[in-house]
Amino acid sequence: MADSADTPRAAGSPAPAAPGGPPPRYGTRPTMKDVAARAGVGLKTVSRVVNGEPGVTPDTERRVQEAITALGFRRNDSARILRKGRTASVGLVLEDLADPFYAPLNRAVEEVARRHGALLINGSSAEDAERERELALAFCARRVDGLIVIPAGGDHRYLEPEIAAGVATVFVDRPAGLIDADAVLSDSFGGAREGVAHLIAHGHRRIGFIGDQPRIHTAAERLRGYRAAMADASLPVDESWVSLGSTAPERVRAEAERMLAGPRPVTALFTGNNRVTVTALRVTARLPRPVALVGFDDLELADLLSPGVTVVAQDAARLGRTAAELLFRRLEGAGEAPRRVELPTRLIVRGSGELPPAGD
Amino acid sequence: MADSADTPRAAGSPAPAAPGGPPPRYGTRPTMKDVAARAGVGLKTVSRVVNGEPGVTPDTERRVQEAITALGFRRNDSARILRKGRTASVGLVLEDLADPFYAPLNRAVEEVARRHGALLINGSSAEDAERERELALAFCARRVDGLIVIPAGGDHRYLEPEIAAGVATVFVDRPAGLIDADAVLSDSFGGAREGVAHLIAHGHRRIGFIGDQPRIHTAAERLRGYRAAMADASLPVDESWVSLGSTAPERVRAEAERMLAGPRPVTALFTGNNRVTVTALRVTARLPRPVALVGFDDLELADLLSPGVTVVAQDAARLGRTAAELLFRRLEGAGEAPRRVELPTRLIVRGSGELPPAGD
DNA sequence: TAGAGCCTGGACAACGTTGTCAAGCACGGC
DNA sequence: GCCGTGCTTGACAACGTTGTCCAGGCTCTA
Repeated sequence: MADSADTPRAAGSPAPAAPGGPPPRYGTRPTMKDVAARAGVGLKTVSRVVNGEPGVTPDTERRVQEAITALGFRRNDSARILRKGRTASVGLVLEDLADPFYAPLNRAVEEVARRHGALLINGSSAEDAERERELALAFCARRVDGLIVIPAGGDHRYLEPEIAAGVATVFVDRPAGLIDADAVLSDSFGGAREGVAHLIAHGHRRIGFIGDQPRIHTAAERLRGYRAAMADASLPVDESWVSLGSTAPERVRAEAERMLAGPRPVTALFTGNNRVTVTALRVTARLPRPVALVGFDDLELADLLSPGVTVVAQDAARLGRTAAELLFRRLEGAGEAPRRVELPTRLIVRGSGELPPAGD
Repeated sequence: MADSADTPRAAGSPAPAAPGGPPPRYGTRPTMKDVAARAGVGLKTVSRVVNGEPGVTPDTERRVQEAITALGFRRNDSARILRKGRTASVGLVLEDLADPFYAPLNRAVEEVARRHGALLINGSSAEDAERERELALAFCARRVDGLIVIPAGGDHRYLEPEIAAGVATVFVDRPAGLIDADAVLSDSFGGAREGVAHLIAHGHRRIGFIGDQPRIHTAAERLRGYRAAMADASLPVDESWVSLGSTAPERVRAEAERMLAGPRPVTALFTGNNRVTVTALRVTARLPRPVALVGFDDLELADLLSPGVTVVAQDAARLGRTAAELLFRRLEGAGEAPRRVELPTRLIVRGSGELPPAGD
């Protein structure tokens, strides 16, 4: 009846007054009901076709498919999610989407999610605990199946109800604060210790350490690695050689210049992450003679500088991949106790770490 | 009432019968109904509290809040979205989340979305048209309010029903194929022309061009810019100096080596994007004498190489910001015809582009 | 003191989908 | 000729939220 198949697209029936009073609907799109009406079949049959369920005759299926294309129908996944419970999506809270260190991690997580048929929602905390919280909880409200978090804050008890409710949660790069949860980390302590030991092996005694804010776990661990390496070699540490704080270029620049000046300057620098390393390199490049430097995190083009930059590299993609795989294993029901996975770092020798002490 | 608020967390509280009687539901999350029962109020009142709507006495509000915390309730946004029609989320399809060029773009989009209270869903097309399509349509099924796409494919007619249904759509970095839609681009043609002219001004006559696949709009435009600059100076172009194709290091390396060898090698290279530039730099770094080079896209550390790398820089963050702002303007109802915004590029002179021709 | 108005709270019907269940039908075996 | 069997199909009730609308109870005024 009146199924004249010439309605060009007209998704929503214009009938304005339903008894319950429809709320103002913005993009009215065709629904399965519209498709069913047009194809002259039942609602459930459309659902079956859309989901590739068996039990539909080729002829019926064709009619439905035609109606779908004609109307430009696309299944509303919000409704589907509501009905099914699972969303096939994971949330990733990281520190800065634009940071070259986190970008490959992001990509690796996406890749694993894709293999599992899940979409990725993400956001940057900008190293702000409150924003991390907002993001993570917003993702939970969207009912992500799982959550991967690079912690900015130090207290993750706010996630307890979510985890209890079944949101698989894995922390990456830094451990969770005040709750027991899965975590995938790099060996910051061991990596820094190895990097600093490398400088010591090349004759350095006065080594500066510039790192991120001390409340950040990796920064603290790397400093601990620095101290361990110095202690291993029985070298004293003058506290003026150690500087933790913001990685803003101005601060790093000032600290590097301070350490490299004066009557007894440091002869080498160990820099605590990629952002610090870049700024430190800009400082040392201006000096009359090169300064030995080892940085945590690899840098693109590090091999092309002269000397090449010796770094302690983490495998960011592997961090992400490992975390995501752990997450999906949890989702598939692995109910063991929370695990902490620690991935090794790798010292990449390129020249800057092998320079001898300058005027010593 | 036995509202003792001492239930530690217990999402599905095992206590079967509180006076209002929270239904003992296992494996599920508490809903507004549960909260209402526990607080001894109606469903809509809970909704009002959760959404900060007026018309609730402080006392009632407190009771509801207590129930919310006690049960660990979190609003189910899928249901909310289903009811309200708007999802407060935008989808971003880019080429590679891990590419240092796209990461800031991603971040900029996120930032604008955040300012508008929207979440960001994203994915990498890996330069594969089919995957771009899958992602974009999956986002549409999630009923994103808007879509930002860095096209991989050349035919976007598949998005027509979505756009007609009200999904605001903006293309970035490259224009849409076969449909009329908003696009935010960099001036690839002008940028390349300027970069190549710069080399010509420094005495080069034989200049190689290595770029991305010719089907990619930016690659084609940059090649066009190269040819225009050569034509402007009345210089002939030997087709062996031009190479478009995959940006895989092996190919780029081979092409660069080929162009720089032989009896009449090119004396300078213009590289079509950041990935090509990096590989080309690795090749030229091994040569006995430096080769003049200008690259499209800026690189981190480009200033620290010697010589510094002269580049034609695009402002990726600005691309993202502009696109996202345009998107939200559309969402707020700006119904003008699709626009094409073109952002200028900037030549950053650092040394590599000013080297004179070698053995000419 | 009664009537009018305001404020709070709750019942109910959507939103678009999927799971359950039963009806309708053709076919084949006894 | 009858009934069971297998298949396709559709009616209906959820899922958890929000918009509408109405019922009380309260205050304020005449």
